[in-house]
Amino acid sequence: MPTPFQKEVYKALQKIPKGRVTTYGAIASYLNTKAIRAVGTAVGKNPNAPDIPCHRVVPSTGKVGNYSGVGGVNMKRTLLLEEGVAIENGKILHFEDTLYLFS
DNA sequence: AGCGTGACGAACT
DNA sequence: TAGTTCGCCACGC
Repeated sequence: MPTPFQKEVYKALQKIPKGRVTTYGAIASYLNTKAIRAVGTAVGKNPNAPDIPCHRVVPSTGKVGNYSGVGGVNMKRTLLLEEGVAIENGKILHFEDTLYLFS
């Protein structure tokens, strides 16, 4: 049973186009909140939903971040690579170019 | 109502 | 440059 907050987060995640990624900060800004922790918590709590491309969310540091799904960050990396996101040694290449901001 | 936890971020040492 | 600390808000106990 997702909370309203998580619902907003998930909705935002589904807006991310294929081959692009977004940051927790961008989501927080989109939701008009400063609690990046809350966003990360919300996303991390329901990684089981296949309808949510949670693997397209990365920290602002340009690294892959974390992943609670099966396979962990390794799977996350693979998924992003399959979508056309270049990753090297756990960090995203051309991060600013790959980054997607909500309109 | 209070405390601890968390897929983060920025500042500090 | 790397490691540590504090802060942010939502959620469960």
